[in-house]
Amino acid sequence: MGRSPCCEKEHTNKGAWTKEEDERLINHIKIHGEGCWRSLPKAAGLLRCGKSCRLRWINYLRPDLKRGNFSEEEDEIIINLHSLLGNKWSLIAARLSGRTDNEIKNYWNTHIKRKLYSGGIDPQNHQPLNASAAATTTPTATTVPPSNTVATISNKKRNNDSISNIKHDTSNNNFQFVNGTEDSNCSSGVTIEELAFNPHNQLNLDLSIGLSTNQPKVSSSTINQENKNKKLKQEPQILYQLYNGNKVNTTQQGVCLCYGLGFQSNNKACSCKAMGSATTTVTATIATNNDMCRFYQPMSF
DNA sequence: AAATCTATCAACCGCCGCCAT
DNA sequence: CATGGCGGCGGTTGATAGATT
Repeated sequence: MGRSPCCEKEHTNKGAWTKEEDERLINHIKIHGEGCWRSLPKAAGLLRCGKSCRLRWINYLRPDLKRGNFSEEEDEIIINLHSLLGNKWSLIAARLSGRTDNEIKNYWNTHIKRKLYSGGIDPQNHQPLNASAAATTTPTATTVPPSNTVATISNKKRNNDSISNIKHDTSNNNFQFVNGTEDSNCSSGVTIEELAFNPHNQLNLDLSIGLSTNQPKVSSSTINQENKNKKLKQEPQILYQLYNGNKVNTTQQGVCLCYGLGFQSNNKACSCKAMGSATTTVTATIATNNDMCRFYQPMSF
């Protein structure tokens, strides 16, 4: 035998809450605190389902809620956390004080999605729209894992244990990936906190093309897209890897296409080690900083 | 001024894991 | 151990306000 039902649905109100209902709910929680949503409606004199009371309190009546527009910094944090966690609104909300999962979800669907689209980014996978389209159509490319590897892993389970692979160090309030979730080929050892909460992080749409095997650490972020386009346009017959402005001919070797998605953090370099053989068609890996690294076989122009 | 369209967001719905019975 | 309710979550809906025609 299980429990008895939480409420008699035929005797409950639905729709918008009245001021009186709000006051009853607030007063009850002020006196008795949160908890036992099942018995709360009756105790508070409300003709509402316990679930409805909980939702009303959490999303609207809670005194610690932050009202008003989202700041630019909050935008960035949400985008960054979404790139790491996917549609885990409760987890994202837990890292934004005063914001609810519902609020963030709505804000994502109404504002941020559009913002990302207008910036040429697919909000689902945080990849450039062109790149994600090309990845599915390029005949030379084999199956490529999704860019949001962590989110994909997390979405296999729905509850909080979905981020059990993220270790929280309370001494410095940092979050770090633990066993298995950090890709063995591309690793930059960056933490979620570094990614999401560093105010200096900027939306990173950088694209670099070049060698990957045993290469020196390079920063792609110092080369802006305009300059890269310019260089590639001027010298289309040769693929160059760009090391802070210095170029290396890569046409005789494998090519690592690395594009950073999400936020830049301290100019993290691609450390892709996937390039074992130039005969490899495509090896796709992902770093924890959400940079995508893909290896393409040698091309001739 | 009225009709229509669009954007926003509060609230509902249904699912899932946990756990009381 | 099996059952089924609770709490929590993400997806979706629908009411409303504001913008546009």
